[in-house]
Amino acid sequence: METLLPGPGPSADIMDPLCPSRVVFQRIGDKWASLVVQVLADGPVRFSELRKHVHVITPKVLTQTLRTLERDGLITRTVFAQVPPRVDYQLTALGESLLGPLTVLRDWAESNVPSILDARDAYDDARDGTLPEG
Amino acid sequence: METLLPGPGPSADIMDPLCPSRVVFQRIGDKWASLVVQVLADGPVRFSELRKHVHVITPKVLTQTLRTLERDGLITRTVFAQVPPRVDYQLTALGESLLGPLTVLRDWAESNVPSILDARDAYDDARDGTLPEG
DNA sequence: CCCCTTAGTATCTATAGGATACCGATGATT
DNA sequence: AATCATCGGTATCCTATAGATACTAAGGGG
Repeated sequence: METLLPGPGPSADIMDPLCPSRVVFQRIGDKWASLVVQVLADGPVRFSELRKHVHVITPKVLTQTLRTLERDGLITRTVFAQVPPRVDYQLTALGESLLGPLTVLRDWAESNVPSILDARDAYDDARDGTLPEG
Repeated sequence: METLLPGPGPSADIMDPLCPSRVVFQRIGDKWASLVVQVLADGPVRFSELRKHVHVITPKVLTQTLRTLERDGLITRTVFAQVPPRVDYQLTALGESLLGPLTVLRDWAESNVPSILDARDAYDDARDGTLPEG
């Protein structure tokens, strides 16, 4: 039932609600965090630019997301002593290491959109009365 | 600023809130959906078993999650005419195709737990007054 | 003096998630 | 025969999170 790996993190178990790996896993799955990370893939981006690229996120939620990513060591926050203010957000090495896994997931999502939309149509049709069978 | 891939899904853009790929991507990132899919990796599982394996999910939320996965064509729901009732949930081919990407992410999460916990400690220390610098 | 910019906060509301209780059907138990 | 246990959910209530919107601070320029 369980696969014990000899390498790194053999005791980590996503299914255990007390295991930090679950928290980490769900952080990645956060509605906005993974999008923010991907926007930062090409280098530092400032707050206002993030708002434009990750539409349509509200400033409050973007701030929350960035704080959490910073706290988890995935991004850094650099404040420039300017007016108007400038704050750059940038991936750390840890954050960059997440890009690969995220890309795999993103590719899956984008290439399977048609299948999923078809399934939805079929599902909705089946409960709209115009069901082809039954 | 944007990378257009020649392969599958060149028009899908996760950053576009109107693009279905974003919805799909965020569905994967759902707090429970990805855990459920991984529990179903080894074959059909019934409702009560899912509740045990994906702890600690409430029945209402598990039902919602399963309905959504079913609607999106990732799992099937099989009702057996028994008492007490038995309902099996099982991955479709589409659902199985998601296991690979999810495993990549899970491995990343489980192997990077220490780094993230360290970052959190450092972050929290820095705002507890006992900051080592400044 | 007022307006422009940026990077957020403050406040309020809407929606989703979570805790708990309950239901329907039936076989086993008492 | 009445009761209990099982299973797959619903119904109800409450809270936590997300979202919408307005506002602030700190200057520079007109």
